[in-house]
Amino acid sequence: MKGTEGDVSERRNRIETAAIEVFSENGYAGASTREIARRARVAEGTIFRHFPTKKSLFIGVIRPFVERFFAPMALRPIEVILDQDFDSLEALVTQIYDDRIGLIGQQPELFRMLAQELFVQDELREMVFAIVQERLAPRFAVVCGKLQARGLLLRLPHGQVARIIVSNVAAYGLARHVLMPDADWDDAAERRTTIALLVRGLSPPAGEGSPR
Amino acid sequence: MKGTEGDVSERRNRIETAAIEVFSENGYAGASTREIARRARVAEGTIFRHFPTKKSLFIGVIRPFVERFFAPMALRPIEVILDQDFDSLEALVTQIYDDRIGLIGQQPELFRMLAQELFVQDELREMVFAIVQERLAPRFAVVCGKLQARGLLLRLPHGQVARIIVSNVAAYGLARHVLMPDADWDDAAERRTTIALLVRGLSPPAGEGSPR
Amino acid sequence: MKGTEGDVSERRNRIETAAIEVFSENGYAGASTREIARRARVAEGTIFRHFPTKKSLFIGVIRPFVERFFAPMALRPIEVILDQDFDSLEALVTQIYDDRIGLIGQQPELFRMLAQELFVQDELREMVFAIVQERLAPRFAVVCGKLQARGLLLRLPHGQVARIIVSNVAAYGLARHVLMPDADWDDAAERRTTIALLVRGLSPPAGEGSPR
Amino acid sequence: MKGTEGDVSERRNRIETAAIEVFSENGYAGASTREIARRARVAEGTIFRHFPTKKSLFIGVIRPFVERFFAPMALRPIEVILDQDFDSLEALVTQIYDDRIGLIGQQPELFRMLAQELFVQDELREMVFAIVQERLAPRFAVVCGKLQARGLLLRLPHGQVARIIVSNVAAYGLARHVLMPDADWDDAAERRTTIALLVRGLSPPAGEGSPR
DNA sequence: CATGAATGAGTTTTCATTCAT
DNA sequence: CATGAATGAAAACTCATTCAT
Repeated sequence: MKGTEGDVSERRNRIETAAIEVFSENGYAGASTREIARRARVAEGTIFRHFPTKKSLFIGVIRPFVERFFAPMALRPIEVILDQDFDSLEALVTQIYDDRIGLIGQQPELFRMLAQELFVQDELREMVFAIVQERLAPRFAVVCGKLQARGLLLRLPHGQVARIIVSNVAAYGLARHVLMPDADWDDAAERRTTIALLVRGLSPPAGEGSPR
Repeated sequence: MKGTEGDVSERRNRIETAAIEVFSENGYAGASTREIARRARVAEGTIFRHFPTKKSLFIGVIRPFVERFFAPMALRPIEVILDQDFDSLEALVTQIYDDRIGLIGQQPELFRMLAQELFVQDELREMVFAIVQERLAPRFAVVCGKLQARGLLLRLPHGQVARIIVSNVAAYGLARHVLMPDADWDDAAERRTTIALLVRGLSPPAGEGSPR
Repeated sequence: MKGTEGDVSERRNRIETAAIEVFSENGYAGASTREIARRARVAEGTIFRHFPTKKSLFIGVIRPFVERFFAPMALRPIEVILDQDFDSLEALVTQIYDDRIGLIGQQPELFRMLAQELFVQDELREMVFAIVQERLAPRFAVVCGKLQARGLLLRLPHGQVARIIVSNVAAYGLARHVLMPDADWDDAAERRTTIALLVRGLSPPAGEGSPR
Repeated sequence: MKGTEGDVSERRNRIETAAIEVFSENGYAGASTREIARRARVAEGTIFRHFPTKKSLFIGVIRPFVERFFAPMALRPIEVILDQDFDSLEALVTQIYDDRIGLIGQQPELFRMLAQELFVQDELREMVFAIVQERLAPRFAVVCGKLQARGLLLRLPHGQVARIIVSNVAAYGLARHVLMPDADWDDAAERRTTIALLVRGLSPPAGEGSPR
């Protein structure tokens, strides 16, 4: 029993791993199921036993990544982030930075797939929007509100704050792991710089929105 | 018969315009030359009179955009930017912001194409790198150097400064013109926020690198 | 474990019933063993335990129908028909009509399968020919001969008589149960008309072939 | 110009001819576009340039046959049949018989295709029904009415009369050209028999509905 | 040069059949 | 015997590219 189940999962895993590779290298439309089958060392038909269509295979591998990236709801990390009391903007930004960059570093191919297809596939875009709005936005709003109330964050719309943080983190992730993975990177320095930029850029100017 | 040349250019233009549309909507691999021919109202074969392969058509339409975006060499705007004496970081950032966002707003389809394919096509990526390194980096280094010498810019590697500015501008361009073009946008407010973020984030803390 | 045999027959029956449905709806080539397995609520492999190939399954379900339709040899009904002394053409035609139409009405799907595939499958056609020639023709010839000797039936080749009767009955069966099963049908009137047509059409004109 | 057009039609014709052969031999679902291409001596892609789908190829070849068979509207033959004054049932039946059997004899493969697929393809069945109801039924009703008024035809519903005639003619066509084309056939004798059967079977019994 | 029919390799997907459990 | 995952050949269809006109 164990053996059988193990085998089943194993083939499925091989297909998913191969799919991530091939999609990441060639984009969705440029990837062929034949190549995926070859790399997974299974027959082409086997793919379609596990995933009824090529698109469902794509969604099947990218969805968990998107959920971890944008809404680690039930999973501890972000919940902890958002529920814990942040006593500084820096703590918030640092948490977000480390979590996202960690995820990207673990699975750069999936991040690459996401970046590529987000502009082409309406389905994927809607998936991301839905997850962000339902699961991320509300909790993020709470944290922003608290910081703003304490004068630690500019009074910008929360969506804009989120976009600014995400885009700076994502831009580094893209450059670091997708566009120029072979360059010499001083990760610690980059981290310091980006966090500092965001903290200084998003803090209210001294003497402006300060409480008291 | 005499007017043939005019017709030639016109046909070529129609093909290029149609190609931008179709590539932008479907990505390079997802676009078909047949569809491009249909929209350009030319025969399928005609495309291959003007561009020997599908890829050369893609490069043919995107290269001018990339050059304008990353290295407006012979074109005035950026040359002016870089050669003129900037007496403040804000002036620099503002110039870059307005030029890039202006370009993206004029041709969002080309920007979209660029964003999509940059991760998939090695050829395109190398083209961008080459242009950046040969034509943009040296001139940008000069400007950065001047500002740093005057204590108006953090002493970061110039590449990092460029990346930070570009990624913030590009992130807004993507959100504004590609991902959510139909949302309500307060362009002026976004501009102010982004420029302020970059200026504050990239200025040396008061009393640190200040001259004198 | 004891009741295994019962289960075996039951599984086999479910497979046959499902096969009849699916073959009838889609034709032989258009039917898939997967769909048959689904409707029979058995695993795909189970079908091939009972029938080595898809074709053998087809033959397995249609053969009994063909035998009942064209040569109810050991079965009483037609034997009775042919061996009993018919004292009129009408009695013969009525018997044939009622038996065939009854059979078709009971299992219209099998009749439909037969009608569809008779033109495509050489194997099936040969099966029907063999059954007709070996088991039906000789007995039918006896009955025809008797009626002709008594001047109650035109002196046509027996094959032609058979064909005429069968085709009129089959044509009604097709229209009634296959082509337009949902139309309003006056079965009794149709029966009267068809039988009358055949009787009048196949009887010798008065005063022609009459004996004496 | 002539040459080009000729070539175009020629390839299309070769495809249609090959399609009729292959569909007729294997049925719609059992026919492969690859085999059709092989027999037409064209590339497989060429088929899809002329007919966007396999089904449209099927419809493309069978529709003209169905129209000629069931509704030779604008074409003379049946119009003449129906509009001319038939002074006897025999004249009507003979005309129908000779026209239909002539058509079947000319293109037995198309007749075979029609017979096979009529039971499987809803689309085809609806096409036939539409043609019969719109173009055949009204004209046939006129002729039947005239004959009935003169006491030359049983007072049956016109649909039933049509079905009886058509099924007897079609049954002969199937046996003669589809099921047993290689048997010894005495076409003249068959013709006489079938027409006589229909005439005697459909005429009112002497002294019944006679107009005096 | 423009055309568009033709090509054939390539695509995703289906299917009857096999076989380890 | 039953199961259902695996197979790979074959299906319908697409596509960039060529070439005769």
